[in-house]
Amino acid sequence: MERSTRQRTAIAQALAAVGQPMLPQELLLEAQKSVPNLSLATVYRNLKGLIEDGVVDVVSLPGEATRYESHRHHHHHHFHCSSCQKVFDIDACPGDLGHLLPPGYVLEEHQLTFYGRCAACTA
Amino acid sequence: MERSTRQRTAIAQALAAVGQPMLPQELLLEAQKSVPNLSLATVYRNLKGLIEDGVVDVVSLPGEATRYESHRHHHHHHFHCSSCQKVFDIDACPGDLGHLLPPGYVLEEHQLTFYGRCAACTA
DNA sequence: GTGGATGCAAACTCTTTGCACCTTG
DNA sequence: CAAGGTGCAAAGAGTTTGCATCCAC
Repeated sequence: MERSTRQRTAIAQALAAVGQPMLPQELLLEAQKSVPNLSLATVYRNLKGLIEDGVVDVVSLPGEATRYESHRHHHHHHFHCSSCQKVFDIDACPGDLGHLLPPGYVLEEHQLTFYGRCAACTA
Repeated sequence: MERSTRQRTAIAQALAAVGQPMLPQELLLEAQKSVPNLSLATVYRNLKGLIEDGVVDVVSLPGEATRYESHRHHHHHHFHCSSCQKVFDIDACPGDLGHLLPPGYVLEEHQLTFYGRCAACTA
């Protein structure tokens, strides 16, 4: 399957260390602390592999560039801070939402995005 | 402010006629029925103006290219059909969601996206 | 008639891919 | 040592912008 390279390790560890959804560019900078001449193309290639292995999840929020985070076991949502622009995990969910749909629609999944100010920016 | 051109009219009418969120490319094809050599750049430029005027709303769903729809007066959400790939408006909302956030977070807005099969594709 | 709008093509951003070289197993 | 991974640069998709021309007011 996938070989264990310094690059792949650095990328997975950077994501795990930060513990928040990250942009490929941010991830590149973070991972370059261990592998200085890491390239952005390699970040993208490894992310793809890590996602297939279930180690990394894609976080795509409306109107935002795609971010990536270490895989979480629980269903969760995201909060986008309008001040610092960072994205935070929210481990809560309103639950069954199927009743909001018109008759005939079949609900398979849902995604909720919150916008506002994070705790750090509010303080 | 904004001049009333054949292009602008065609774009606004195409959007209103379809009554669903549309991709710029889809909108181009639809509006070209009235203005044959309409260009994609003009579609983008007019969308920007129509949005500023409050006539058109941006619909950006996670992992999807940005769509546009005629302005709706009510807060609403969107349903993305996994079969026909179209996007539908959902005029319902679970309501107050602030209690789902950790202490210190201030909620300003939220966006809910439903995924599944629309009524037409389920039938 | 004049300034804003249009069409075309080039520029930009984000992501992917081709290719020669390097590294893991 | 061979297969797969890497870095760099070029190629793609979606969107924006520069510029000469055109048209609404």
